[in-house]
Amino acid sequence: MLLTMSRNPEEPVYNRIEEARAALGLSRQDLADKAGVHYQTIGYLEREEYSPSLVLAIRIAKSLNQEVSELFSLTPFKKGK
Amino acid sequence: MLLTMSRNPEEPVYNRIEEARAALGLSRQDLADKAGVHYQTIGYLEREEYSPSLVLAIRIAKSLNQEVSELFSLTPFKKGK
DNA sequence: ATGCTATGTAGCATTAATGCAACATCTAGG
DNA sequence: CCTAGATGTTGCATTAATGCTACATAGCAT
Repeated sequence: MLLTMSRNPEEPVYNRIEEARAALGLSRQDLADKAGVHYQTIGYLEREEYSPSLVLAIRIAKSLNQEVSELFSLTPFKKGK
Repeated sequence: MLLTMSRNPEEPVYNRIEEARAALGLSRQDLADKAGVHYQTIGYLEREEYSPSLVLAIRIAKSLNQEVSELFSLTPFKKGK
């Protein structure tokens, strides 16, 4: 079906995907491949245009060798970890 | 819009919501209230008919005083914690 | 300049997650 | 027995998450 769309949900989730990814020297495409998603999806998440499903969050955390709770939070992260 | 529907996704996530909830003596309605969702949603999750969003997973974990990783997993849990 | 890679933006299609209502069942109490 | 509470089931509406395509831009090579 067609239909309206999304982008910018009501419930944001803060994350440090970009920092963690950069720390490993991975491109979005690289991370997307490891996590098994489209590279645009990583972009949307980094820009916090929407929040991931739990499965995706777990896969991304695993791909970045981090705990889900270290990577995602309902409250903003402080600067520099 | 109307449209087909869901129930039974391709990517299951195992969880111990029911055990943790029972351990605290909460009904589904109680937990749903704490997490701010419909009580049926808790039922679907416990029966693993679908997997939660990350925000919901975090809220439920918090409501049950557990870590997300203690409550949800991509691989099945062993018996008795 | 040309080209390549990484990234941002904008649609649109599809499917999953969630809300909600109605009803069935089962069990514990009285 | 009757009732209430908790849970399971079905159906449908709405919205978010994801895939994908196409295009724009910026930086860094050569």
